[in-house]
This record gives sequence, C-alpha cells and structure tokens, in this order.
Amino acid sequence: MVEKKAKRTKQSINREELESRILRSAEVVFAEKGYSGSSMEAIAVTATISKQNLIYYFPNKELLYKRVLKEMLDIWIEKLSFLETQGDTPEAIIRRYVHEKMQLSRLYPNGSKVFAHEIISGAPVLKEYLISHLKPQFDRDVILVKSWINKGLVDDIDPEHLFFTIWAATQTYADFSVQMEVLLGKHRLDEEDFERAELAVTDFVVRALGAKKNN
Amino acid sequence: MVEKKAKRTKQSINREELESRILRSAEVVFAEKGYSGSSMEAIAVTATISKQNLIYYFPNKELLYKRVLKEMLDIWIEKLSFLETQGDTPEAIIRRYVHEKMQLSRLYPNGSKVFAHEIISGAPVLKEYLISHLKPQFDRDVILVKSWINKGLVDDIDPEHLFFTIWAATQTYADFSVQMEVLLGKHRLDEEDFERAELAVTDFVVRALGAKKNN
DNA sequence: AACTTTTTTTACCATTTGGTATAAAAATTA
DNA sequence: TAATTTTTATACCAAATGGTAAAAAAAGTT
Repeated sequence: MVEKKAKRTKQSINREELESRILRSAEVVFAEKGYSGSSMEAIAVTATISKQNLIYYFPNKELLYKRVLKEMLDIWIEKLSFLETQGDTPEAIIRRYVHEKMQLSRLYPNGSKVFAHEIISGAPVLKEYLISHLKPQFDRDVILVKSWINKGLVDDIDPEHLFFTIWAATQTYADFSVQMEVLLGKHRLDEEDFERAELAVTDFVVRALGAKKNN
Repeated sequence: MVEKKAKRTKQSINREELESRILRSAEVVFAEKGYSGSSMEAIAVTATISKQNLIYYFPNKELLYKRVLKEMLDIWIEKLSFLETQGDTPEAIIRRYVHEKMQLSRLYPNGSKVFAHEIISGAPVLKEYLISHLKPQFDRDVILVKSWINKGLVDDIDPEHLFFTIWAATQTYADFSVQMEVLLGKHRLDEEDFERAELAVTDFVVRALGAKKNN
C-alpha cells in the first residue's frame, strides 16, 4: 500500500494547528463541565472561533468528546505498558510506573479530568473500551505481580487493590488539584509539589510492596 | 429559647420522607451527570413525582444541589474528625480513619460522586467551604502526624501527601467503582470486595507509616 | 487570475432547560 | 364538614441547546 504523502502546505499546517487547539479547548470545557454540561458554544468560545467553524471541523459534540477521550487513552496506553520492561526489578518497574502515571497527571490534567468525569458517570462511552483493552492488560499485570509474590520478591500484598491504590493516588493530583491547592495554601501546584508528591507516593507504594526502602 | 415541638402528623412524616426521597434521587442524578448536566425534570422522574411537585419542595436546582452537598459533608465531618480519639496509638487512629472513610465510600457512593464532580469541576460551590472548614482541620491533623514523627512513633513520611493518598485510595472505591467492576469481572462490588479493599488499603497505609504490620 | 479551502455571518429550527402562574384535585387535619 | 396541605395538570415563557442551511468573505494554492 502506497503512503499518500500529505503535502504540508501552510493550509494543512494551520488546519492541524487549529484542530489541536479545538481539542485542547474541548478538553478544558469537558474537564470542567463533563459531557452533558458542556456546550459546543462554550468550546467554540474557548477556542476563539465561531461555532460554525467548530462544527466545520467536528460535526457534532459526541464525536469531539470521543476524540478527546481517545487522545488521552492513546497517551496512557503508550506510557503505561507495565510488562514491557522485562529485565528490571519489581521496585524499578513500580518506580517507573508511578513516575509515568504521575507525569500524566501533571502534563495532562484536563484529559485526566475528562476521563474521571466519564468513569464517575458510569463510563457510558468508555465501558466497552475498558472491557476490551484495559482488562486484558490489567489481568496480565496482576499475574506479573503475583509471580513476584510467588518468587518472594515482594510481600504477599493484594495485586488488584495495589493497582487501584496506585491509580487513585496518582490520578488524584490531576482530578482533585483544587482541593490540594486550598489545603496547601497555594494558588497552583508547582513542580516542587509534584516532586514531593511523587516521592511520597513512590515511597508509600514501595513500602507497601515490602521492597527496599527509598535509598 | 423554647423548642417548638413539631407535631409528627402523618403529613409531616410523608413530607419528610418525600423530601429525603427527592434528595436521594437528586444525588443519583447529580452523581451521574454533575450539576450542569442534570435537569430538574430528570430528578423529578427519578423521584417519581411531577416536576411541579419537586419545585414545590425545592424551588430551584442550585438550592437542591447545595442541600445534597451539605448532607454529604455533614456526614463526612461527623465521621472524620481525626483528632477526637486522643488516647489511641497512631496505628489505631489510622486504622479507624481508613475504616470510616471506606465505609463512607461504601454507604454513600452517590454523595461521594457528587462531591468528586464538584471538586474536579473546580469546586465552584465548595471552594469557600474547603477554605473555611476543611483546611483548619487538615492543618490540625497534619500537626498531629508531625508530632507522631517527632516522637518516633511513625517513620518520617510526608503528612500532607499521606492524607491525599488515603483520601484518594478510599474515595476511588466510590468514584471509580465502574472501572473496578469491569476489571474484577463483576457486576457489582459486593461486601467481600469492600472487605478486601479495606484490608489492602489499611495494610498499605500502615506499612507506609512504618507502624506495626497488620497481624 | 482562477480555484480551492477555510472562516465568518446571518438566519433559522426543534428540543430542552429552569422556572412561573393558575387552578383544581386529592389527601390530611382539625 | 370545613380548612389546610400536598400533588398534579395544564399552559406558558425566555433562554440555551445541538445542530442545519446558505452564502459570501477571506485566505491560501496553483
């Protein structure tokens, strides 16, 4: 099959740029209001284009929403393939995993929030995806952790709930950032906060595993 | 001041019952759609009354929403006063705390979800409350944990992020229950799941503290 | 300069939204 | 039975919603 070499004209560049600006704007609006609470009008305003122009690019709200979700999931899948690094020790794998998950909360807070709204709402759009894509990966990862336990590399912890806790503890730095800002008395969580957070969460998880303590 | 003894007539009983049925219905709808995504119509249908009757009890959506949030917060405040139990050991206090928080996720999943939507959306309604009520309590609790550290009762962990992790790890059993159901291959999380979850989370936290291990 | 793509403008539309107004039926209480 | 409270029914409203339609201006390409 011959790859159609898409010419990168000024137009096509602008188009791609605007498309991603729209997606980022949609992300912001969906993150704040969830799907049903968001209007195409609001998304257009956020992207500073006309509603009609928005519709020119994304003919309806559902499609736009699914694109936003898909973008986020693609990034997650890419960063969070737990098994890939076969050679490493459990502690190294877990540390990298927590680190990656934390980065995603830091770099894509809005996508994370959109995802959170979607799941809390009962995952009407993503349920199928969870079943077909996430569960198989989850099952494999659980088996890996069980093998660690059997080999005596880590303590006899509960693998399923270990993952739930890791996800929750990292995800919360995106979803509940407002609460943390209030409690820490800050206007924004800065890099230092995220570093402390990552250190703390990593430390908790590594201790939970019964693997070597941090340093 | 003389307490007006409200006569508990059949009418007043029915009224109270219907009012709380409305609140529970509103909770369900808000939990699924968030504030902006929920309609009074949908709440009325869920409560199986007419929209007009709903408005008779709660003249507008915002008021209803605030009542639902307030109900949830009152319960939380009551159950989660960390400092109350002065006599106990750190481990006992933490165990009870995790237990209570877990119960709240189990018993009030919808209220928890409404709260989650609210915070993820930037806490437009609750921000003031977080500042005036939650932060002072948080500051006290952090100080308590620091005193534990200074006395050598627990390891030198990060108190702020310890709380963030505990909240996230427990809250997730309400908010992300759909995801867990899919991953555990269950239609509903049952009592056994919650027991396992509580055991696992408690164990993680106690290990993180460096307190005695679970049995 | 001719052509294509992008963007805006304007107008429109059916549906849903939160809510008001009124009246009357039904249930409860005194 | 009369008075009060609760509930529903019906009609209505302005605003917002997710679009459709058409056309023309603006920008970019050939």
